[in-house]
Amino acid sequence: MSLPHAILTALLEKPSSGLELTRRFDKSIGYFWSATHQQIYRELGKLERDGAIRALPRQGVTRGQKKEYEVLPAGRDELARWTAASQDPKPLRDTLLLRLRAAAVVGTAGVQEDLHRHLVLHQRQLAEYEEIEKRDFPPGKDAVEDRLRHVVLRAGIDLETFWTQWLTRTIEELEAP
Amino acid sequence: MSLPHAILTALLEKPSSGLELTRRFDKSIGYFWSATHQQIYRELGKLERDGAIRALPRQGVTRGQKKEYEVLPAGRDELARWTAASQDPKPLRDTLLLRLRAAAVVGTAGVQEDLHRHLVLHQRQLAEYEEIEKRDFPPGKDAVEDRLRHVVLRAGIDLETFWTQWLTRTIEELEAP
DNA sequence: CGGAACATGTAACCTGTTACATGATTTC
DNA sequence: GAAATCATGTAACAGGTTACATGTTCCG
Repeated sequence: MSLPHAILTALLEKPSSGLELTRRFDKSIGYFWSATHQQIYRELGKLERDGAIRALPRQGVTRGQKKEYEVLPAGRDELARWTAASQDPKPLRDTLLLRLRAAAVVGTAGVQEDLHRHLVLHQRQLAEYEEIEKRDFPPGKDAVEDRLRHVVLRAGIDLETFWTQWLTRTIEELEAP
Repeated sequence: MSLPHAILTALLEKPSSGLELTRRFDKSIGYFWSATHQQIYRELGKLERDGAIRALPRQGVTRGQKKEYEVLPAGRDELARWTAASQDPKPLRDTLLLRLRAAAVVGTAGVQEDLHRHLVLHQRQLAEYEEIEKRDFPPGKDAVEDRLRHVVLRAGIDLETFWTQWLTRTIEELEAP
């Protein structure tokens, strides 16, 4: 039950069409809540039926024509309610860790190469986040909204840092005699 | 497509019944791949139909009677194949981060209390993992299988460490003047 | 014998993924 | 006018969640 809220947040930040949202879910919002265009169109339909958002008046056909949405008061209220409600952290689910555990019973063939590959991917993501931090959060910006967006980015940076460190250490550990 | 492989791993570590598996998915394996008993029974049925596992002979009724499963060669082969195959890391999906981003548009009401609550939960989980490390991985155990299981536990410890640090810092940051 | 704990399952639903379909606009 | 790109969708399926159903064993 979070995709609708991710969409409401994105639309409040800036009214958009389905495709524009899809693009934004490949960056920004997508860094901590990813979604494909199929999911987004389906959810936009539901949100519109429920009166949480509305399409900006733009007479004409449905197919092939850009359709911009904006959030209605009911949608904003629902987002505020959801944001304030307490939620438990979700238990971890990670295939790489599962594969290492499986490797303890069926052998490490293939896993080690993938550790290297993941290390590179996480290093790249880390570099990208650090670039964004430098660009969007220069020292001195400290309105509450900026601080909130900054701590979220910080979580991304710290997580990628964790992965690169853990992977480096794990690769050494498994290659040791 | 990972639940069957999690179950195969668990069954190779030790043949078990559905309920025993459910219990083990609340600890151990469940620390990085959780599953409910409904999922487990459904998946056991599929794995048995596919010839990956079999129920140990135990004549009698089906309902209410314990049914132990063991992995067949086909199941072990499939697990080895899956473990060796390269897989991309899944993009992050975290509701707490999404809520903070939403809070930048609808206000921080309610979120701050939840940050405190999550901090306590992550501290508890961290303590539990450290307890397990002390108990199960005393210095000197270094067969490959032990090393593999140890690095997985290490990932859990490092992740919980990340969360506690990030939450502490974030709480300070948001409570600052 | 009645209730708690053990044990296995079914059904309905929601979310996410994959593959495909279709129309509109721009560009060469 | 053909191809690329923009833009919105449909359908089928896979996986996860929630609620419920049912039988067995143990213990007081």
